[in-house]
Amino acid sequence: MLEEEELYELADLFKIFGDPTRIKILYVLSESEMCVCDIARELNMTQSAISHQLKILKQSKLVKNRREGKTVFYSLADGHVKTIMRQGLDHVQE
Amino acid sequence: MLEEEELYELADLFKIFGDPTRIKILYVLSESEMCVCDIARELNMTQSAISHQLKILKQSKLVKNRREGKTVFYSLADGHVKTIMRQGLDHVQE
DNA sequence: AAAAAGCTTGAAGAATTGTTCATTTGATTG
DNA sequence: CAATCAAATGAACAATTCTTCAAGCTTTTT
Repeated sequence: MLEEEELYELADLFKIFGDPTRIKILYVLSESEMCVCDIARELNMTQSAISHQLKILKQSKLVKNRREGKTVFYSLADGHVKTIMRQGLDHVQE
Repeated sequence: MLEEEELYELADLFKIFGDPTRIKILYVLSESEMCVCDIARELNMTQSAISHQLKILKQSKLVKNRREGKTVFYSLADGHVKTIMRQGLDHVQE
């Protein structure tokens, strides 16, 4: 039996995946590590908008980052992220 | 390579899972078929609130229903729903 | 050390969302 | 056929959320 608190955490997790910008970010990061400005270019959005979303993704431990000089590179935090997306796609694509 | 449209659908799907009330509904339905008033009682919410959310869940094809006299019974639409929740829980619980 | 490049942050406004309340529909029962 | 029970619906309001804009950090370059 599941604790109610866990269901709240579960909803919070899915909420993160439930935004087009964030899903697109996670998708491009699933193909390769990228810096903020490249993600922004790829998604055709402002650096600021991307940065805001990356912050949310990082707080949720879905992405991690490393700094190299002026640029900051982001990548997926672990394999779970890809798995969750794949599972969702199975439902969408059928 | 993924189409952009699919990513929007994916975000839309996860958005449905990203609400506490809806996740709780899906969870109780994963244990057994239930009528609206029982779900409302179980979650301690109004029948109306539950009904609104059930409508959304049905539009997204995550639940299905059948009528029996005055009462309407809801259940999960297919196995995918459970699988997606399970996958999310794996990430939350670690 | 000033300028520039890459990124982050906070505030603000528009848009979306979830619940409540009141009403309505549908099905049964007296 | 009126009353009742279960559920669905619409409007309205509060709350949350996402993007933009402007300003602020860091690090590098000149």
